[in-house]
Amino acid sequence: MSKPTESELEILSLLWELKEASVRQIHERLSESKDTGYTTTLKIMQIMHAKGMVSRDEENRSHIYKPATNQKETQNSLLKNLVTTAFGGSAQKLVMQALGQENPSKVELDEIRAFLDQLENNSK
Amino acid sequence: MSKPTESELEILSLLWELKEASVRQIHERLSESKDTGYTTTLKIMQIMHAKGMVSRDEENRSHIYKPATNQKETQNSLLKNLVTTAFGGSAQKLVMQALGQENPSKVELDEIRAFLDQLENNSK
DNA sequence: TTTTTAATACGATTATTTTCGTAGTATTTT
DNA sequence: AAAATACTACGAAAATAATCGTATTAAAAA
Repeated sequence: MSKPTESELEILSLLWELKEASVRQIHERLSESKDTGYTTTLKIMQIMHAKGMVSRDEENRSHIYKPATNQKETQNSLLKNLVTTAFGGSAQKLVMQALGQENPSKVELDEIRAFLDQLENNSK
Repeated sequence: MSKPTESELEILSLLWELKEASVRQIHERLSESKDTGYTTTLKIMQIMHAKGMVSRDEENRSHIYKPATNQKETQNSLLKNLVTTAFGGSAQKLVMQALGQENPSKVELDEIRAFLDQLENNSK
């Protein structure tokens, strides 16, 4: 699947969160952070549908859209792209910087530690 | 500073790595992975210069370019953008997925652990 | 010194992405 | 039933990004 554009990604991300939604619902969420017209959102979602990036249920007049691209895969390819274009290929650098930027709670840190342990065991 | 485009980022990233470079040098590195014309690279670098994204030394006929945007800041804003648009705002999710995608060595894992410890101490 | 090579500048074209207006209909409200 | 409202479809314009060709000139090679 081709890389989503910036606008497509915003919508896709909302669909991942909501599982499914009408254009109206997406547009309302989008409007919170962005000043954009309804038909613009509609058009982008139609394009996404044409690309097979989302599926939709046309039963009712108001169509219901669902993500049709695998979330993890898409995220991975975006991450990979960022690692190569902005972090000189080092995922470790990206990880550390992402962590340093935030202010993770003890719980979050422990979760990450547990995850690291798990990674280490699995690779053995 | 405005977000670099995809092409600009590729070039910026090489400049971060090389500290400074001529158009020719950048173009040669770029050509390894991408089929693109010399004047295209030149043009993009000129645009970057016009935007203040890079500086250049015009002493000699072949100009020498340097990054003029802070690497960490730029990386941070790209990360932040990815976290919000593709990871529902959760940096932790991004981190875990970036880790899971790779196959980090024990040394790398330990470095990350040390980094986590350090984060925890600093926040106290 | 003449010729060839290598560099910049820059306009113009092409490709891609985003935005929006309008038409046509179905649905809901009055 | 008529009017107002809420959808979709879709073309086309506007905005942004990427590509490239040509002119000009400096430097290097012959």
